[in-house]
Amino acid sequence: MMSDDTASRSPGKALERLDSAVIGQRASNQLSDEALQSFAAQYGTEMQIAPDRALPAYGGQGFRLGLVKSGILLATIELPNDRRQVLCLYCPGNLIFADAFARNEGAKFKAVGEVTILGLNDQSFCNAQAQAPGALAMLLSEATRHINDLMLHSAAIGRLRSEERLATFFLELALRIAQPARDAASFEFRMRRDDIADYLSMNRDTLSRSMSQFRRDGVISFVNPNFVIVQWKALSDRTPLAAAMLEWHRNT
Amino acid sequence: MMSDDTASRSPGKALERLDSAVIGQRASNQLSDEALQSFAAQYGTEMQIAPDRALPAYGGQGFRLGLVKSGILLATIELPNDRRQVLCLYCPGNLIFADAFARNEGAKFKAVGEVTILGLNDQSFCNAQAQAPGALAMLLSEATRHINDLMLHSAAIGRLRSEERLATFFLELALRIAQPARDAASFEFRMRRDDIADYLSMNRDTLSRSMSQFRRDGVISFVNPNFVIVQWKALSDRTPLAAAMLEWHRNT
DNA sequence: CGGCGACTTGACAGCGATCAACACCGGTGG
DNA sequence: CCACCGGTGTTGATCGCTGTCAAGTCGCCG
Repeated sequence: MMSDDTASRSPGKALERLDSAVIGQRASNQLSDEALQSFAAQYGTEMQIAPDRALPAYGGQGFRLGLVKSGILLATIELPNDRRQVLCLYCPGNLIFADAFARNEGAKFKAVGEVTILGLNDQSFCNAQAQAPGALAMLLSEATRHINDLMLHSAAIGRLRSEERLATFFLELALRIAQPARDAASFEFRMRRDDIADYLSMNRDTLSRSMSQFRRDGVISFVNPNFVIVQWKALSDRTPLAAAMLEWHRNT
Repeated sequence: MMSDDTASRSPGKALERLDSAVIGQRASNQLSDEALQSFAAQYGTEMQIAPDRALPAYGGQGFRLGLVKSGILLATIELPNDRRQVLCLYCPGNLIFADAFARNEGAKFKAVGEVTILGLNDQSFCNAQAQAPGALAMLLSEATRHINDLMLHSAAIGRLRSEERLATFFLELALRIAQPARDAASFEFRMRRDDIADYLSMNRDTLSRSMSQFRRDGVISFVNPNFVIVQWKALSDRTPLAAAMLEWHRNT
Protein backbone atom coordinates (compact mmCIF):
# COMPACT_ATOMS: atom_id res chain seq x y z
CA MET A 1 0.00 0.00 0.00
CA MET A 2 1.53 3.25 -1.04
CA SER A 3 0.38 6.53 0.32
CA ASP A 4 -0.71 7.91 -3.03
CA ASP A 5 -2.94 4.91 -3.35
CA THR A 6 -5.53 6.27 -1.00
CA ALA A 7 -4.96 9.79 -2.22
CA SER A 8 -5.86 8.97 -5.79
CA ARG A 9 -9.00 7.33 -4.55
CA SER A 10 -10.24 10.24 -2.48
CA PRO A 11 -13.49 11.80 -3.59
CA GLY A 12 -12.05 15.31 -3.46
CA LYS A 13 -9.48 14.78 -6.13
CA ALA A 14 -11.87 13.05 -8.48
CA LEU A 15 -14.39 15.78 -7.90
CA GLU A 16 -12.02 18.41 -9.25
CA ARG A 17 -12.26 16.78 -12.63
CA LEU A 18 -16.01 16.61 -12.55
CA ASP A 19 -16.95 19.58 -14.69
CA SER A 20 -14.92 18.65 -17.70
CA ALA A 21 -15.69 15.04 -17.01
CA VAL A 22 -19.44 15.01 -17.05
CA ILE A 23 -19.78 17.52 -19.81
CA GLY A 24 -17.06 16.03 -22.01
CA GLN A 25 -18.46 12.57 -21.59
CA ARG A 26 -21.73 13.41 -23.25
CA ALA A 27 -19.97 14.64 -26.34
CA SER A 28 -17.61 11.70 -26.69
CA ASN A 29 -20.38 9.19 -26.36
CA GLN A 30 -22.65 10.92 -28.75
CA LEU A 31 -21.39 8.82 -31.61
CA SER A 32 -22.04 5.36 -30.24
CA ASP A 33 -25.25 6.49 -28.59
CA GLU A 34 -26.59 7.67 -31.88
CA ALA A 35 -25.46 4.55 -33.70
CA LEU A 36 -27.18 2.39 -31.13
CA GLN A 37 -30.37 4.37 -31.39
CA SER A 38 -30.55 4.29 -35.14
CA PHE A 39 -29.82 0.59 -35.04
CA ALA A 40 -32.64 -0.04 -32.62
CA ALA A 41 -34.98 2.30 -34.47
CA GLN A 42 -34.37 0.41 -37.68
CA TYR A 43 -34.81 -3.12 -36.44
CA GLY A 44 -36.84 -2.80 -33.27
CA THR A 45 -40.48 -2.16 -32.56
CA GLU A 46 -41.60 0.51 -30.18
CA MET A 47 -43.33 -0.54 -26.97
CA GLN A 48 -44.92 1.46 -24.20
CA ILE A 49 -45.10 0.49 -20.57
CA ALA A 50 -47.40 2.44 -18.28
CA PRO A 51 -46.12 3.87 -14.98
CA ASP A 52 -45.71 1.29 -12.20
CA ARG A 53 -46.69 -1.48 -14.53
CA ALA A 54 -44.61 -4.61 -14.25
CA LEU A 55 -44.34 -7.08 -17.05
CA PRO A 56 -43.05 -10.61 -16.61
CA ALA A 57 -39.78 -10.88 -18.46
CA TYR A 58 -41.10 -13.38 -20.97
CA GLY A 59 -44.73 -12.35 -20.89
CA GLY A 60 -46.61 -10.35 -23.46
CA GLN A 61 -44.56 -9.41 -26.46
CA GLY A 62 -41.27 -11.00 -25.54
CA PHE A 63 -38.11 -9.25 -26.61
CA ARG A 64 -34.55 -10.35 -26.58
CA LEU A 65 -32.89 -6.99 -26.71
CA GLY A 66 -34.35 -3.61 -25.86
CA LEU A 67 -33.21 -0.03 -25.99
CA VAL A 68 -34.76 2.36 -23.52
CA LYS A 69 -36.00 5.48 -25.30
CA SER A 70 -37.54 7.29 -22.37
CA GLY A 71 -38.32 6.69 -18.75
CA ILE A 72 -36.56 4.30 -16.40
CA LEU A 73 -37.04 0.56 -16.37
CA LEU A 74 -36.22 -1.69 -13.43
CA ALA A 75 -35.20 -5.33 -13.62
CA THR A 76 -36.53 -7.09 -10.55
CA ILE A 77 -36.47 -10.58 -9.15
CA GLU A 78 -38.74 -11.94 -6.47
CA LEU A 79 -37.64 -14.39 -3.81
CA PRO A 80 -39.64 -16.34 -1.25
CA ASN A 81 -40.53 -14.60 2.01
CA ASP A 82 -41.54 -11.33 0.35
CA ARG A 83 -37.99 -10.55 -0.55
CA ARG A 84 -37.41 -8.71 -3.77
CA GLN A 85 -34.32 -7.28 -5.39
CA VAL A 86 -34.12 -4.56 -8.02
CA LEU A 87 -31.17 -5.80 -10.02
CA CYS A 88 -30.49 -2.77 -12.15
CA LEU A 89 -31.83 0.46 -13.57
CA TYR A 90 -32.13 0.98 -17.30
CA CYS A 91 -31.98 4.66 -18.20
CA PRO A 92 -32.62 6.19 -21.63
CA GLY A 93 -29.94 4.96 -23.99
CA ASN A 94 -29.30 1.74 -22.07
CA LEU A 95 -29.61 -1.66 -23.64
CA ILE A 96 -31.61 -4.41 -21.96
CA PHE A 97 -30.16 -7.87 -22.45
CA ALA A 98 -33.43 -9.52 -21.75
CA ASP A 99 -32.70 -13.00 -23.04
CA ALA A 100 -30.37 -13.77 -20.16
CA PHE A 101 -32.30 -12.11 -17.40
CA ALA A 102 -35.67 -13.31 -18.53
CA ARG A 103 -34.98 -16.96 -17.88
CA ASN A 104 -34.78 -16.43 -14.16
CA GLU A 105 -37.67 -17.42 -11.96
CA GLY A 106 -39.58 -14.46 -10.62
CA ALA A 107 -37.95 -12.00 -12.99
CA LYS A 108 -39.95 -8.94 -14.03
CA PHE A 109 -39.54 -5.51 -15.57
CA LYS A 110 -41.16 -2.54 -13.91
CA ALA A 111 -41.63 0.91 -15.35
CA VAL A 112 -40.86 4.11 -13.45
CA GLY A 113 -42.95 6.77 -15.06
CA GLU A 114 -43.99 6.25 -18.66
CA VAL A 115 -41.43 4.06 -20.40
CA THR A 116 -40.82 3.63 -24.11
CA ILE A 117 -38.50 0.96 -25.41
CA LEU A 118 -37.44 -0.31 -28.78
CA GLY A 119 -37.56 -4.07 -28.55
CA LEU A 120 -35.97 -6.68 -30.79
CA ASN A 121 -37.35 -10.19 -30.62
CA ASP A 122 -35.34 -13.22 -31.64
CA GLN A 123 -36.22 -12.94 -35.27
CA SER A 124 -35.54 -9.25 -35.70
CA PHE A 125 -32.30 -9.69 -33.82
CA CYS A 126 -31.21 -12.33 -36.30
CA ASN A 127 -32.21 -10.08 -39.16
CA ALA A 128 -30.28 -7.22 -37.70
CA GLN A 129 -27.28 -9.43 -37.12
CA ALA A 130 -27.28 -10.56 -40.73
CA GLN A 131 -27.79 -7.15 -42.25
CA ALA A 132 -25.70 -5.04 -39.91
CA PRO A 133 -22.91 -7.28 -38.65
CA GLY A 134 -20.96 -4.27 -37.42
CA ALA A 135 -23.63 -3.61 -34.84
CA LEU A 136 -22.44 -6.51 -32.72
CA ALA A 137 -19.35 -4.60 -31.66
CA MET A 138 -21.60 -1.85 -30.41
CA LEU A 139 -23.76 -4.28 -28.48
CA LEU A 140 -20.69 -5.89 -26.98
CA SER A 141 -19.41 -2.57 -25.74
CA GLU A 142 -22.81 -1.83 -24.20
CA ALA A 143 -22.75 -5.23 -22.53
CA THR A 144 -19.34 -4.47 -21.14
CA ARG A 145 -20.57 -1.19 -19.71
CA HIS A 146 -23.49 -3.01 -18.18
CA ILE A 147 -21.18 -5.58 -16.59
CA ASN A 148 -19.21 -2.82 -14.97
CA ASP A 149 -22.31 -1.15 -13.60
CA LEU A 150 -23.46 -4.41 -12.09
CA MET A 151 -20.08 -4.99 -10.49
CA LEU A 152 -19.97 -1.56 -8.92
CA HIS A 153 -23.49 -2.04 -7.67
CA SER A 154 -22.54 -5.38 -6.10
CA ALA A 155 -19.75 -3.65 -4.25
CA ALA A 156 -22.19 -0.99 -3.09
CA ILE A 157 -24.86 -3.29 -1.73
CA GLY A 158 -22.32 -5.71 -0.35
CA ARG A 159 -19.93 -3.44 1.44
CA LEU A 160 -21.48 -0.03 2.11
CA ARG A 161 -23.51 1.19 5.05
CA SER A 162 -27.04 2.31 4.38
CA GLU A 163 -26.28 6.02 4.09
CA GLU A 164 -23.30 5.31 1.87
CA ARG A 165 -25.53 3.25 -0.37
CA LEU A 166 -28.07 6.01 -0.60
CA ALA A 167 -25.40 8.55 -1.50
CA THR A 168 -24.12 6.13 -4.14
CA PHE A 169 -27.62 5.83 -5.53
CA PHE A 170 -28.16 9.57 -5.92
CA LEU A 171 -24.71 10.01 -7.37
CA GLU A 172 -25.43 7.29 -9.88
CA LEU A 173 -28.70 8.87 -10.91
CA ALA A 174 -27.12 12.31 -11.11
CA LEU A 175 -24.39 10.98 -13.40
CA ARG A 176 -26.77 9.03 -15.57
CA ILE A 177 -29.79 11.24 -16.05
CA ALA A 178 -29.24 14.71 -14.59
CA GLN A 179 -28.42 17.93 -16.33
CA PRO A 180 -25.13 18.56 -14.59
CA ALA A 181 -24.19 21.93 -13.20
CA ARG A 182 -21.20 23.09 -11.20
CA ASP A 183 -22.24 22.37 -7.61
CA ALA A 184 -25.55 20.64 -7.92
CA ALA A 185 -27.56 18.50 -10.27
CA SER A 186 -31.29 18.25 -10.60
CA PHE A 187 -33.49 15.66 -12.18
CA GLU A 188 -36.93 14.18 -12.29
CA PHE A 189 -37.35 11.58 -9.63
CA ARG A 190 -40.37 9.32 -9.61
CA MET A 191 -39.08 6.10 -8.08
CA ARG A 192 -41.07 4.73 -5.19
CA ARG A 193 -39.43 4.15 -1.83
CA ASP A 194 -40.00 0.41 -2.14
CA ASP A 195 -38.13 0.30 -5.43
CA ILE A 196 -35.22 2.36 -4.14
CA ALA A 197 -35.04 0.22 -1.03
CA ASP A 198 -35.02 -2.98 -3.06
CA TYR A 199 -32.41 -1.57 -5.41
CA LEU A 200 -30.17 -0.76 -2.45
CA SER A 201 -30.98 -4.00 -0.61
CA MET A 202 -32.34 -2.26 2.40
CA ASN A 203 -35.53 -1.85 4.32
CA ARG A 204 -38.03 0.79 3.28
CA ASP A 205 -38.11 2.22 6.80
CA THR A 206 -34.35 2.46 7.00
CA LEU A 207 -34.28 4.11 3.61
CA SER A 208 -36.81 6.66 4.70
CA ARG A 209 -34.73 7.50 7.76
CA SER A 210 -31.60 7.97 5.67
CA MET A 211 -33.42 10.17 3.20
CA SER A 212 -34.77 12.32 5.98
CA GLN A 213 -31.24 12.69 7.28
CA PHE A 214 -29.99 13.72 3.84
CA ARG A 215 -32.76 16.28 3.60
CA ARG A 216 -31.93 17.68 7.04
CA ASP A 217 -28.25 17.92 6.03
CA GLY A 218 -29.07 19.61 2.75
CA VAL A 219 -27.47 16.86 0.68
CA ILE A 220 -30.64 16.53 -1.30
CA SER A 221 -33.72 18.70 -1.52
CA PHE A 222 -37.04 18.18 -3.18
CA VAL A 223 -38.60 21.02 -5.13
CA ASN A 224 -41.69 18.85 -5.44
CA PRO A 225 -42.31 15.16 -4.87
CA ASN A 226 -41.07 14.37 -8.35
CA PHE A 227 -38.03 16.57 -8.71
CA VAL A 228 -34.83 16.57 -6.71
CA ILE A 229 -31.68 18.66 -6.39
CA VAL A 230 -28.50 16.96 -5.20
CA GLN A 231 -25.18 18.47 -4.09
CA TRP A 232 -22.16 16.94 -5.81
CA LYS A 233 -19.70 17.52 -3.02
CA ALA A 234 -21.91 16.42 -0.17
CA LEU A 235 -22.85 13.26 -2.03
CA SER A 236 -19.27 12.43 -3.01
CA ASP A 237 -18.17 12.85 0.58
CA ARG A 238 -20.69 10.28 1.66
CA THR A 239 -19.81 7.36 -0.56
CA PRO A 240 -16.46 5.56 -0.88
CA LEU A 241 -17.38 4.71 -4.45
CA ALA A 242 -17.51 8.33 -5.56
CA ALA A 243 -14.02 8.30 -7.06
CA ALA A 244 -14.60 5.06 -8.93
CA MET A 245 -17.95 6.24 -10.28
CA LEU A 246 -16.71 9.62 -11.42
CA GLU A 247 -13.59 8.18 -12.96
CA TRP A 248 -15.53 5.52 -14.78
CA HIS A 249 -18.09 7.98 -16.06
CA ARG A 250 -15.38 10.29 -17.29
CA ASN A 251 -13.92 7.53 -19.44
CA THR A 252 -17.15 6.20 -20.80
CA MET B 1 -49.79 -14.65 -6.84
CA MET B 2 -51.06 -17.95 -8.03
CA SER B 3 -50.43 -21.11 -6.10
CA ASP B 4 -48.42 -22.76 -8.84
CA ASP B 5 -46.18 -19.71 -8.80
CA THR B 6 -44.46 -20.68 -5.61
CA ALA B 7 -44.66 -24.34 -6.49
CA SER B 8 -42.68 -23.90 -9.68
CA ARG B 9 -40.05 -22.04 -7.72
CA SER B 10 -39.60 -24.65 -5.02
CA PRO B 11 -36.19 -26.29 -4.86
CA GLY B 12 -37.67 -29.77 -4.78
CA LYS B 13 -39.27 -29.62 -8.17
CA ALA B 14 -36.26 -28.13 -9.83
CA LEU B 15 -34.09 -30.71 -8.18
CA GLU B 16 -35.95 -33.53 -9.88
CA ARG B 17 -34.65 -32.30 -13.18
CA LEU B 18 -31.11 -32.04 -11.97
CA ASP B 19 -29.65 -35.20 -13.36
CA SER B 20 -30.62 -34.68 -16.94
CA ALA B 21 -30.04 -31.00 -16.47
CA VAL B 22 -26.46 -30.91 -15.37
CA ILE B 23 -25.34 -33.71 -17.59
CA GLY B 24 -27.24 -32.54 -20.66
CA GLN B 25 -26.00 -29.03 -20.24
CA ARG B 26 -22.38 -30.01 -20.68
CA ALA B 27 -23.13 -31.62 -24.00
CA SER B 28 -25.24 -28.80 -25.42
CA ASN B 29 -22.66 -26.22 -24.56
CA GLN B 30 -19.79 -28.20 -25.91
CA LEU B 31 -20.05 -26.46 -29.24
CA SER B 32 -19.78 -22.84 -28.17
CA ASP B 33 -17.27 -23.72 -25.49
CA GLU B 34 -15.00 -25.25 -28.06
CA ALA B 35 -15.46 -22.39 -30.48
CA LEU B 36 -14.57 -19.91 -27.78
CA GLN B 37 -11.49 -21.84 -26.82
CA SER B 38 -10.18 -22.22 -30.32
CA PHE B 39 -10.83 -18.53 -30.89
CA ALA B 40 -8.86 -17.58 -27.80
CA ALA B 41 -6.13 -20.07 -28.56
CA GLN B 42 -5.68 -18.59 -32.00
CA TYR B 43 -5.57 -14.91 -31.12
CA GLY B 44 -4.62 -14.81 -27.45
CA THR B 45 -1.40 -15.30 -25.59
CA GLU B 46 -1.11 -17.64 -22.68
CA MET B 47 -0.43 -16.19 -19.25
CA GLN B 48 0.20 -17.82 -15.92
CA ILE B 49 -0.71 -16.42 -12.54
CA ALA B 50 0.74 -18.03 -9.45
CA PRO B 51 -1.53 -19.09 -6.56
CA ASP B 52 -2.73 -16.23 -4.37
CA ARG B 53 -1.01 -13.71 -6.61
CA ALA B 54 -3.03 -10.61 -7.34
CA LEU B 55 -2.39 -8.50 -10.36
CA PRO B 56 -3.68 -4.98 -10.78
CA ALA B 57 -6.22 -5.00 -13.54
CA TYR B 58 -4.16 -2.80 -15.82
CA GLY B 59 -0.74 -3.71 -14.49
CA GLY B 60 1.82 -5.99 -16.08
CA GLN B 61 0.76 -7.34 -19.42
CA GLY B 62 -2.61 -5.70 -19.79
CA PHE B 63 -5.33 -7.61 -21.55
CA ARG B 64 -8.71 -6.57 -22.74
CA LEU B 65 -10.32 -9.95 -22.96
CA GLY B 66 -9.25 -13.17 -21.32
CA LEU B 67 -10.37 -16.76 -21.36
CA VAL B 68 -9.70 -18.84 -18.27
CA LYS B 69 -8.02 -22.11 -19.21
CA SER B 70 -7.50 -23.54 -15.75
CA GLY B 71 -7.86 -22.48 -12.16
CA ILE B 72 -10.20 -19.87 -10.77
CA LEU B 73 -9.68 -16.14 -11.04
CA LEU B 74 -11.33 -13.57 -8.77
CA ALA B 75 -12.16 -10.00 -9.70
CA THR B 76 -11.82 -7.85 -6.60
CA ILE B 77 -12.23 -4.24 -5.71
CA GLU B 78 -10.85 -2.53 -2.64
CA LEU B 79 -12.66 0.21 -0.79
CA PRO B 80 -11.52 2.49 2.01
CA ASN B 81 -11.70 1.15 5.58
CA ASP B 82 -10.27 -2.26 4.70
CA ARG B 83 -13.40 -3.21 2.87
CA ARG B 84 -13.02 -5.43 -0.12
CA GLN B 85 -15.49 -7.10 -2.44
CA VAL B 86 -14.92 -10.10 -4.65
CA LEU B 87 -17.10 -9.18 -7.60
CA CYS B 88 -17.14 -12.45 -9.45
CA LEU B 89 -15.50 -15.81 -10.00
CA TYR B 90 -14.08 -16.77 -13.36
CA CYS B 91 -14.01 -20.53 -13.83
CA PRO B 92 -12.39 -22.44 -16.69
CA GLY B 93 -14.19 -21.54 -19.90
CA ASN B 94 -15.33 -18.14 -18.66
CA LEU B 95 -14.50 -14.94 -20.44
CA ILE B 96 -13.05 -11.97 -18.57
CA PHE B 97 -14.22 -8.63 -19.89
CA ALA B 98 -11.28 -6.84 -18.43
CA ASP B 99 -11.52 -3.55 -20.26
CA ALA B 100 -14.60 -2.52 -18.35
CA PHE B 101 -13.65 -3.79 -14.95
CA ALA B 102 -10.06 -2.66 -15.15
CA ARG B 103 -10.84 1.02 -15.18
CA ASN B 104 -12.19 0.94 -11.67
CA GLU B 105 -10.11 2.25 -8.82
CA GLY B 106 -8.72 -0.50 -6.62
CA ALA B 107 -9.61 -3.26 -9.07
CA LYS B 108 -7.44 -6.39 -9.06
CA PHE B 109 -7.44 -9.97 -10.23
CA LYS B 110 -6.48 -12.70 -7.82
CA ALA B 111 -5.62 -16.29 -8.62
CA VAL B 112 -7.02 -19.25 -6.69
CA GLY B 113 -4.56 -22.06 -7.27
CA GLU B 114 -2.47 -21.93 -10.41
CA VAL B 115 -4.34 -20.01 -13.10
CA THR B 116 -3.77 -20.04 -16.83
CA ILE B 117 -5.54 -17.58 -19.07
CA LEU B 118 -5.49 -16.74 -22.74
CA GLY B 119 -5.36 -12.97 -22.93
CA LEU B 120 -6.15 -10.68 -25.83
CA ASN B 121 -4.82 -7.14 -25.68
CA ASP B 122 -6.38 -4.29 -27.62
CA GLN B 123 -4.41 -5.00 -30.73
CA SER B 124 -4.98 -8.72 -30.91
CA PHE B 125 -8.64 -8.13 -30.19
CA CYS B 126 -8.87 -5.81 -33.18
CA ASN B 127 -7.08 -8.38 -35.31
CA ALA B 128 -9.42 -11.08 -34.18
CA GLN B 129 -12.40 -8.88 -34.81
CA ALA B 130 -11.26 -8.17 -38.35
CA GLN B 131 -10.37 -11.74 -39.22
CA ALA B 132 -13.13 -13.58 -37.40
CA PRO B 133 -16.12 -11.25 -37.33
CA GLY B 134 -18.42 -14.13 -36.43
CA ALA B 135 -16.70 -14.45 -33.09
CA LEU B 136 -18.41 -11.34 -31.80
CA ALA B 137 -21.73 -13.15 -31.51
CA MET B 138 -20.02 -15.69 -29.31
CA LEU B 139 -18.51 -13.02 -27.12
CA LEU B 140 -21.86 -11.30 -26.84
CA SER B 141 -23.52 -14.47 -25.65
CA GLU B 142 -20.78 -14.96 -23.07
CA ALA B 143 -21.27 -11.37 -21.92
CA THR B 144 -24.97 -12.03 -21.58
CA ARG B 145 -24.30 -15.09 -19.46
CA HIS B 146 -21.96 -13.06 -17.32
CA ILE B 147 -24.59 -10.37 -16.84
CA ASN B 148 -27.02 -12.94 -15.59
CA ASP B 149 -24.51 -14.39 -13.14
CA LEU B 150 -23.82 -10.94 -11.76
CA MET B 151 -27.52 -10.25 -11.35
CA LEU B 152 -28.16 -13.46 -9.48
CA HIS B 153 -25.18 -12.78 -7.29
CA SER B 154 -26.50 -9.30 -6.50
CA ALA B 155 -29.76 -10.83 -5.40
CA ALA B 156 -27.85 -13.29 -3.23
CA ILE B 157 -25.69 -10.79 -1.40
CA GLY B 158 -28.49 -8.28 -1.19
CA ARG B 159 -31.35 -10.37 0.06
CA LEU B 160 -30.14 -13.64 1.55
CA ARG B 161 -29.15 -14.48 5.12
CA SER B 162 -25.61 -15.57 5.70
CA GLU B 163 -26.27 -19.30 5.65
CA GLU B 164 -28.42 -18.94 2.56
CA ARG B 165 -25.58 -17.11 0.88
CA LEU B 166 -23.14 -19.83 1.77
CA ALA B 167 -25.45 -22.51 0.40
CA THR B 168 -25.82 -20.46 -2.77
CA PHE B 169 -22.06 -20.26 -3.04
CA PHE B 170 -21.50 -24.00 -2.79
CA LEU B 171 -24.35 -24.68 -5.17
CA GLU B 172 -22.85 -22.26 -7.65
CA LEU B 173 -19.45 -23.90 -7.43
CA ALA B 174 -20.95 -27.36 -7.70
CA LEU B 175 -22.83 -26.36 -10.85
CA ARG B 176 -19.86 -24.63 -12.40
CA ILE B 177 -16.89 -26.83 -11.67
CA ALA B 178 -17.93 -30.13 -10.08
CA GLN B 179 -18.22 -33.54 -11.60
CA PRO B 180 -21.91 -34.03 -10.87
CA ALA B 181 -23.29 -37.23 -9.45
CA ARG B 182 -26.78 -38.18 -8.35
CA ASP B 183 -26.87 -37.04 -4.72
CA ALA B 184 -23.58 -35.29 -4.19
CA ALA B 185 -20.90 -33.41 -6.05
CA SER B 186 -17.24 -33.13 -5.24
CA PHE B 187 -14.62 -30.71 -6.39
CA GLU B 188 -11.28 -29.17 -5.62
CA PHE B 189 -11.66 -26.28 -3.29
CA ARG B 190 -8.75 -23.97 -2.61
CA MET B 191 -10.40 -20.63 -1.94
CA ARG B 192 -9.33 -18.89 1.26
CA ARG B 193 -11.90 -17.93 3.88
CA ASP B 194 -11.20 -14.25 3.29
CA ASP B 195 -11.97 -14.57 -0.39
CA ILE B 196 -15.17 -16.50 0.17
CA ALA B 197 -16.26 -14.00 2.80
CA ASP B 198 -15.60 -11.08 0.49
CA TYR B 199 -17.41 -12.81 -2.34
CA LEU B 200 -20.45 -13.30 -0.13
CA SER B 201 -20.17 -9.86 1.47
CA MET B 202 -19.81 -11.22 4.93
CA ASN B 203 -17.36 -11.35 7.75
CA ARG B 204 -14.70 -14.02 7.86
CA ASP B 205 -15.73 -15.01 11.37
CA THR B 206 -19.37 -15.31 10.46
CA LEU B 207 -18.45 -17.36 7.41
CA SER B 208 -16.41 -19.72 9.53
CA ARG B 209 -19.32 -20.22 11.88
CA SER B 210 -21.70 -20.97 9.01
CA MET B 211 -19.26 -23.43 7.48
CA SER B 212 -18.88 -25.22 10.80
CA GLN B 213 -22.64 -25.47 10.98
CA PHE B 214 -22.80 -26.94 7.46
CA ARG B 215 -20.14 -29.46 8.39
CA ARG B 216 -22.01 -30.46 11.54
CA ASP B 217 -25.21 -30.88 9.51
CA GLY B 218 -23.48 -32.93 6.83
CA VAL B 219 -24.31 -30.46 4.07
CA ILE B 220 -20.67 -30.32 3.13
CA SER B 221 -17.72 -32.45 4.13
CA PHE B 222 -14.03 -32.08 3.51
CA VAL B 223 -12.02 -35.10 2.49
CA ASN B 224 -8.93 -32.95 2.89
CA PRO B 225 -8.44 -29.19 3.18
CA ASN B 226 -8.55 -28.83 -0.61
CA PHE B 227 -11.37 -31.12 -1.60
CA VAL B 228 -15.03 -30.94 -0.69
CA ILE B 229 -18.17 -33.03 -1.11
CA VAL B 230 -21.54 -31.25 -1.15
CA GLN B 231 -25.05 -32.71 -0.95
CA TRP B 232 -27.39 -31.44 -3.67
CA LYS B 233 -30.59 -31.74 -1.71
CA ALA B 234 -29.32 -30.26 1.53
CA LEU B 235 -27.81 -27.32 -0.32
CA SER B 236 -30.90 -26.69 -2.43
CA ASP B 237 -33.05 -26.70 0.67
CA ARG B 238 -30.94 -23.96 2.16
CA THR B 239 -31.06 -21.34 -0.56
CA PRO B 240 -34.11 -19.66 -2.09
CA LEU B 241 -32.13 -19.22 -5.30
CA ALA B 242 -31.73 -22.96 -5.88
CA ALA B 243 -34.58 -23.18 -8.37
CA ALA B 244 -33.40 -20.17 -10.33
CA MET B 245 -29.83 -21.42 -10.45
CA LEU B 246 -30.71 -24.95 -11.50
CA GLU B 247 -33.19 -23.76 -14.09
CA TRP B 248 -30.72 -21.29 -15.53
CA HIS B 249 -27.94 -23.84 -15.67
CA ARG B 250 -30.16 -26.35 -17.38
CA ASN B 251 -30.87 -23.89 -20.19
CA THR B 252 -27.35 -22.68 -20.66
C1' DC C 1 -66.28 11.86 5.68
C1' DG C 2 -63.82 7.41 5.42
C1' DG C 3 -60.71 4.53 3.16
C1' DC C 4 -56.52 3.78 0.87
C1' DG C 5 -51.77 4.06 -0.52
C1' DA C 6 -47.35 6.23 0.05
C1' DC C 7 -44.35 7.82 3.29
C1' DT C 8 -42.38 8.92 8.01
C1' DT C 9 -40.94 8.15 12.63
C1' DG C 10 -40.21 5.88 17.13
C1' DA C 11 -39.30 1.69 20.06
C1' DC C 12 -37.39 -2.56 20.18
C1' DA C 13 -34.96 -6.88 18.87
C1' DG C 14 -31.88 -9.76 16.34
C1' DC C 15 -28.42 -10.90 13.01
C1' DG C 16 -24.06 -10.45 12.01
C1' DA C 17 -19.76 -7.39 12.69
C1' DT C 18 -16.19 -6.68 15.87
C1' DC C 19 -12.81 -7.90 19.16
C1' DA C 20 -10.14 -11.17 21.49
C1' DA C 21 -8.24 -15.60 22.51
C1' DC C 22 -6.78 -19.82 20.84
C1' DA C 23 -5.47 -23.98 17.79
C1' DC C 24 -2.91 -25.49 13.96
C1' DC C 25 0.72 -25.69 10.50
C1' DG C 26 4.82 -24.93 7.72
C1' DG C 27 9.03 -22.45 7.60
C1' DT C 28 13.23 -20.70 9.75
C1' DG C 29 17.02 -20.38 12.54
C1' DG C 30 19.49 -21.22 16.89
C1' DC D 1 15.59 -31.01 18.09
C1' DC D 2 12.84 -27.27 19.69
C1' DA D 3 11.49 -22.28 20.09
C1' DC D 4 9.68 -18.80 17.55
C1' DC D 5 6.86 -16.67 14.11
C1' DG D 6 3.37 -15.31 10.65
C1' DG D 7 -0.49 -16.89 8.21
C1' DT D 8 -4.84 -19.24 8.44
C1' DG D 9 -8.89 -20.81 10.53
C1' DT D 10 -12.14 -21.44 14.65
C1' DT D 11 -14.92 -20.03 18.47
C1' DG D 12 -16.91 -17.25 22.28
C1' DA D 13 -18.58 -12.62 24.16
C1' DT D 14 -20.26 -8.32 23.19
C1' DC D 15 -22.07 -4.37 20.53
C1' DG D 16 -24.38 -1.79 17.08
C1' DC D 17 -26.55 -1.27 12.63
C1' DT D 18 -30.50 -2.14 10.52
C1' DG D 19 -34.77 -5.04 10.18
C1' DT D 20 -39.27 -5.38 12.28
C1' DC D 21 -43.44 -3.79 14.14
C1' DA D 22 -46.57 -0.31 15.18
C1' DA D 23 -48.61 4.12 15.09
C1' DG D 24 -49.18 8.38 12.81
C1' DT D 25 -49.20 12.00 8.83
C1' DC D 26 -50.36 13.47 4.37
C1' DG D 27 -52.65 13.64 -0.07
C1' DC D 28 -56.00 11.71 -3.04
C1' DC D 29 -60.43 10.08 -4.42
C1' DG D 30 -64.92 7.96 -4.30
